[in-house]
Amino acid sequence: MTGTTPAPAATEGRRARQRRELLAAIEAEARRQLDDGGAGNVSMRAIARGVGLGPASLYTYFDSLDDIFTLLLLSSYESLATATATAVEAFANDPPADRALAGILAHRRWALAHRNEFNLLFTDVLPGYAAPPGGPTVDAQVQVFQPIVDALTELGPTEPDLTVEQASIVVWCAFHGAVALEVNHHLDWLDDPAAAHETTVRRALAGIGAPAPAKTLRKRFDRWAAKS
Amino acid sequence: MTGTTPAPAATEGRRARQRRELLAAIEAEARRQLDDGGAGNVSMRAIARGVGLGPASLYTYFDSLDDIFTLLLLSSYESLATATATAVEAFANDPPADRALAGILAHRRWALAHRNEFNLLFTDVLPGYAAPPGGPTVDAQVQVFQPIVDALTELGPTEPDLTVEQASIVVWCAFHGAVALEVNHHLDWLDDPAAAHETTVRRALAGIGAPAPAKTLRKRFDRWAAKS
DNA sequence: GTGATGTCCGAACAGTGTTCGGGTTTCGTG
DNA sequence: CACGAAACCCGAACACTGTTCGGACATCAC
Repeated sequence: MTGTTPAPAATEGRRARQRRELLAAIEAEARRQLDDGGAGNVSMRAIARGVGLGPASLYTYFDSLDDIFTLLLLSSYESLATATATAVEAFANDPPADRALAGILAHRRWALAHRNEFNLLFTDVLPGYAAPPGGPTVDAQVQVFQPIVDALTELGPTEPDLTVEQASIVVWCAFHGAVALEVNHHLDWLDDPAAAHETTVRRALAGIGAPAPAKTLRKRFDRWAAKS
Repeated sequence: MTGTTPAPAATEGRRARQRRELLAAIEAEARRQLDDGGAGNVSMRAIARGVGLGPASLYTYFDSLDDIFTLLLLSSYESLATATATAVEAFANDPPADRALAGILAHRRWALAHRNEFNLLFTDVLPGYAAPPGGPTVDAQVQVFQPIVDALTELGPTEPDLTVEQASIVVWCAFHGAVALEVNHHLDWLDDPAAAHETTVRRALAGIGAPAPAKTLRKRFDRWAAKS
């Protein structure tokens, strides 16, 4: 689940294996610090302590703390992307709108299980961080919602004056807003945040003229998610 | 526009005036650092330098950096609240749905003009920050959207199986998501982000069964906002 | 074997939040 | 007015941060 770890080569020297294992350990340690404490809690020296190195040694593997954040960014993107893609695939035999809802439910599930990663992905939490110019973080953003957009695309234009792109953005804004608010504890006063999320998404789908997904879909999704 | 500065008392000693002015200068300096560089850029020592004090002297006025963030939080809440309230009032003679849209447009306008404040308000960007327990930040959150919620309340239940609270949350999630994405540069690839925002909000209003606001409302809002 | 490369470390510089002790200025009150 | 209390300000210090530098050691390709 490290995401960017290359497959171990057939013939691997001692040095190469150590390097691969150490890179994985660094990423794991960085993610651990991100999970409890947020992006501001990730520190070069603490990572070095965590993996049993001196502070200077980390610069053998990463040029700066920003590089570590780039790694976390990429692997978080990939983690989220596989989460939604897996869910959409699991409901491959259901109508497009149902598949889209399944992906959106998976999106919420992932976000609540990875609150700090979610904020790292979608809001600028780092003071001077700039994504590497030709870097892969840009592509990653596009691909994260591809399964959901695909499902909406399959619906085709639902209303005359609404392109598929527009419809996708409307739905994206709705479920992103719902999840962003919940992740950051702005919906703690609700009795049933999951129901609020579902209502928001269903109304957004209704707002773009999409057919209503099956009423039992959330229950089916929860059962599917429980055993996976 | 400092927000929490008490009105100057009728009879004010020299000490009191200096304290008041210095508090305002501290807040202004802190906000300046927040505006360029985000929350991670706000630092005790830099503020002290900015107002011409030693680092230790700041602790005469604030117990910690968290206290300064609490001040920024409160005054940002108030700034946003007055922005939306003023807009809703400016369209007091229009139908409820139009007033709600006006407030939502003002919300976007404020967010784009205060990107880092927006993120400070709505996402957890501080490592260990916890709002003061009985503190006023909780009340502030509720009051920020009061004008918009009031307008939606005036509409009454638009659909049988949808309470006003549910409808408010649906709309809130939609426009919060749209603005949050745009503020954090996730919609930079769009030709017309403002149009996407309006589309998202209008579709959300349609999704809860609200009457469509006037098509000219955004143009009217822009004109009103330009001269205020 | 030998030279190049990769790895690791200790020390250092500049920056951060915060605390402490002491000196100075202002204020309320006797 | 005088005096004590309170407020204010500061320099130094501690522990932490990212990052760089110089040197020591191990591994690898040839």
